[in-house]
Amino acid sequence: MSLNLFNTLSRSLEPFEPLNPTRSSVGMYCCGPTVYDYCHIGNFRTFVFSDLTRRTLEFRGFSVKHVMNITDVEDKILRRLRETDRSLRDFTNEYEKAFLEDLTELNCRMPHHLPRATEYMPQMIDLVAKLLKRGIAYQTPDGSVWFSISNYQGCGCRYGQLVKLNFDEMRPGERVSGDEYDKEAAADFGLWKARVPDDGDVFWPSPWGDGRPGWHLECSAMSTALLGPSFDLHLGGEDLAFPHHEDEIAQSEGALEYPVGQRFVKYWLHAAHLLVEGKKMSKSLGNFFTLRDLRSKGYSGREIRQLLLSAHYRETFNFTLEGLDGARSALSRIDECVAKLVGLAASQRGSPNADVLARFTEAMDDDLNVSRAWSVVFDWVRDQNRLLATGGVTSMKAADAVATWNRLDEVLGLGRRVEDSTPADAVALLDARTAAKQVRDFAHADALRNELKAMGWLVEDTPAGPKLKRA
RNA sequence: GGCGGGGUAGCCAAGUGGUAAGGCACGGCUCUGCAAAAGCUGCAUCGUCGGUUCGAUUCCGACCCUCGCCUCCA
Repeated sequence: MSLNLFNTLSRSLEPFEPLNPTRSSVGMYCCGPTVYDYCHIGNFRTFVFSDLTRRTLEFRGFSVKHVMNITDVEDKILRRLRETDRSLRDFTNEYEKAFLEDLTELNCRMPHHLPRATEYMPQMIDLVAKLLKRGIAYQTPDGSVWFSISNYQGCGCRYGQLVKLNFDEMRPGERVSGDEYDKEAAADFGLWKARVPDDGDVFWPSPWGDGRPGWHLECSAMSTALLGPSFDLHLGGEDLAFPHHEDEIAQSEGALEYPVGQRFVKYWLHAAHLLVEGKKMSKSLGNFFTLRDLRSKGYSGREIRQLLLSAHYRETFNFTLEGLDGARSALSRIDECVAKLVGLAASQRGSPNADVLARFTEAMDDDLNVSRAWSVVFDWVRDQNRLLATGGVTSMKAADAVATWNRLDEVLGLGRRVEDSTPADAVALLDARTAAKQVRDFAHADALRNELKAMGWLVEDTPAGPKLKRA
């Protein structure tokens, strides 16, 4: 059994066979954020999906080189920048830093490279030069450079690999402003945007005059710079398939002149969008959540991660606060179980249960079928709880179970619940309650328990004695 | 208008040509001084209508509803 992934290029499930058959290095590129604001929960669905893909590959024994770009020059950034007196770098740094903090909060493994668009100008300019040289790009009088789709097709290349396109049937959206520039065809896209007064001091010199790169260009330049002209996986949200990824293919395959049979990217993976309360997220509907918004409501990164991982990545995900509460309960069930096992295992080291791992692996092999994987996890939790309830767990068995969980968690990335240290006054109240219980003064014991509850601590009487738990 | 996803219990969500995983919520029971945690247990015929079949939620057709993309967008 091998890992099967749904490749947007073929619109079908394909066994994952890396370009480098030794498995020693799998190249994976994921489109990262445009750093002009805090990322929202929808963005993080895609990033958590990328993390899940990477973790699954690593779990399967592949060595992954993970690259995620940081778009730090782009229309939206410039628009925001104009409202401030800050420098581009100063402005984008703030949101880049916040983004990385959020990724960490969600327990995502940090990409090995986080290239910034502004640091790859020479590579982008080189790519444009190659396209101009091949006649696939053209310059307009204002100094902008455009990608010519018809010339690209004239070179025997195919435009429309990820999405079936029928330009005759396409209804140009209102966003195609005809007056924007004087490009030759509506579908042509910008490679280099000539400097305009609104750009302020955000511009770079180029053989075609001062300007800045078009949005798609950075991903072609940075991915091939860091992963080579061809690499294994390219991921992103489904909305990026067209035009962003399609244009990346066009730029790369147009400029790099691959030998027959070689391509820019072997597997394209796209995550479906997330809705909030059944509707597309929007600020006007008030259903727009950043990770920070949810954190301030008291939810932890791992609870949010648990929720984002509850559905298959190709299905539209409906995010609700009710669902988040459900994820919290589900995670707590796992946490309780793992904490008990860890306590019993003490410092013993065990080995994972092969059968559980096999069923879990089989589920993940099925195009990252997390829902199926969860059923394996929760069946395992129930089995462990059953054994725990009957006192049938020796420290050795507990150690094996902990090893099993640790292995599964390499993919899930939930980690362990952090046990807060209990303040001395809470411990004192707990001791007083225990004393009251011993003399069967339950009224007093319950009063003390309520007092603790008001302080945010729950009392749990266990066979090993009373314990305090964060409410 | 073109293209592409979905419709499975109160909610989330797998899945299969032979009467439907798992989680949350809810009810009952056990344990407990009472709780909590945990265990046991209860809770669905799979959008509608046809067709194929011994048998369909799963295949085919039609229809209804819903979401997304069509050059800002994870």
